[in-house]
Amino acid sequence: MDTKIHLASDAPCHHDFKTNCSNCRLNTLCLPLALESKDIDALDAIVQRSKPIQKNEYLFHEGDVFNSIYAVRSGSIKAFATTDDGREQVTGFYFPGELLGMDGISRNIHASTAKALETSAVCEIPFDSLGELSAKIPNLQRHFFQLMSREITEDQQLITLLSKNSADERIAALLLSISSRNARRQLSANRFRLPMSRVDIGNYLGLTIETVSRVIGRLQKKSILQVDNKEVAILDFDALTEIAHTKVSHQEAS
Amino acid sequence: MDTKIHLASDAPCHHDFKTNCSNCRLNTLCLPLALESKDIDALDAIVQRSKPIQKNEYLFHEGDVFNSIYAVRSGSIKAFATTDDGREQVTGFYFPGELLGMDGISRNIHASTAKALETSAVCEIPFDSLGELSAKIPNLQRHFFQLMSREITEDQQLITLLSKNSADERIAALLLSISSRNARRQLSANRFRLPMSRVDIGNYLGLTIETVSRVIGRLQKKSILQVDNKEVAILDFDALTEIAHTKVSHQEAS
DNA sequence: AGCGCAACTTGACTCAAGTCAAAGTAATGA
DNA sequence: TCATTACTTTGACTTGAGTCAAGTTGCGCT
Repeated sequence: MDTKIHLASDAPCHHDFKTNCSNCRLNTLCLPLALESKDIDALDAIVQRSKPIQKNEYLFHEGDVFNSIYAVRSGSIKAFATTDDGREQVTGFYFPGELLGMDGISRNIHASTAKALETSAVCEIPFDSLGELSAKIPNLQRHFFQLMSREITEDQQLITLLSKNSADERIAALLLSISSRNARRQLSANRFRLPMSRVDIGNYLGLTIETVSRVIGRLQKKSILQVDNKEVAILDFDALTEIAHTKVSHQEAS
Repeated sequence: MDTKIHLASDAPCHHDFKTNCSNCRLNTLCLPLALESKDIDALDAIVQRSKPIQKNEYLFHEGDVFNSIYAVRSGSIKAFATTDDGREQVTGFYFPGELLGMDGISRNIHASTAKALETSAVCEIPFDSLGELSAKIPNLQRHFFQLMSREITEDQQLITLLSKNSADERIAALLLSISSRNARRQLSANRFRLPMSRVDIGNYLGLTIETVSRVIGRLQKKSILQVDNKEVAILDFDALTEIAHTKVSHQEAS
């Protein structure tokens, strides 16, 4: 099997020289999930690992020709779309083991812009190659369909959050989402650093930064959170979960 | 050229007995798009056409085992998800030529419930068969990836709408969306019947029925719309488009 | 036909979140 | 190190959409 990895050696990841899907510690979260060893090697052969991108650098821009999807290896990425009138809507935050760029498939043009929230490393997966490989490896095809479907269900959960929940509930839900994604990667579910600004949080959740700030203040006063700028500690997980699910009287579908 | 059009076919479609993908008048919108004739026949062989479902009947329920996706042939379907606390969120309205159920792929369980808004006919497409066929027909695989990706971008547009737009803008955007989907099917872009109730519209757009009603009233007073219960006439298309895109000062992503 | 329920409209009032304004803090770089 | 800028917090005030409460209209059903 080809183990020649094209690694951009100008970057500081000298400890990383043998990176491939087989030994990547994210391979239970990412595309290789459920693949056999030889199939992982085949996938590995089409994955391109480029040099890390710095904070505020772009992975791709809305309108760019779509060639690849990307898997986050380290760091974090935000994706946002620009509306007709020039405003931006943050559509997602992506952490290690998560895939982004799938919204570009439909028109062969990226539908959103991806920007690094901190220094990050990504794997680039050329979409044509992935399609060809999927046709040969049924598990890969199925898994990729599942990942796209998961993006759909997650977007629908965000739709519900925006449509039905108060500011407090939205913030609580976002914090819990980040917490559980940390846990998936064996990191602390209770203490973490938010890689995104208050502006990004507000934009993602459909709130102003003032409201974000006030809600966080409120949750601190209730001793549910302890927040020091971007460092968050969840002191009362149950209370936060409770808030995220609080009923609101609203219209139901008929 | 096939000129047989099935009109107002809410009755058992006896005239429809030879329906298949090749002669379906929706085949330029639906899955067969971009397939060669012999590939359409292969697709046709796995598609199941069942009897029409009546208004308020269900196509599938949230939590059901996922086996198939569905293409709307006539009528209209709404999809909705139930939140932890029992409320519902309408996640989409589906018209002829559109595919639904793709949110069930990720966990092999339907993530939403699909209910007929009126008497409707659907094609059921077993997902395992579609996967196998996709592996053999590259164009079909690619097209199905594109349809899933389109669902993602459409959900992201709804996210933006809910996050950034006023009640008037949301209603205008929904009406324009329905209008353009009508036009795609060679129906009038200016006069149509809304198949869904005000409750459904409000639920979908994150508004109460009272607000929906008031906005529609306002648009009528401005002579942009003429609405008689579910019958809508768009009198001033440009003004409606203008409203749908109105700027609102809000936070932008950094 | 007309009863009865469900869907829709309209008005008066309330409130959660937005806007505007002013400090206070952290980060960056010369 | 300080200066400049960007980000965050807090307070006072406003407002768009929700809530509550009647009505009105439409439609299915004996």
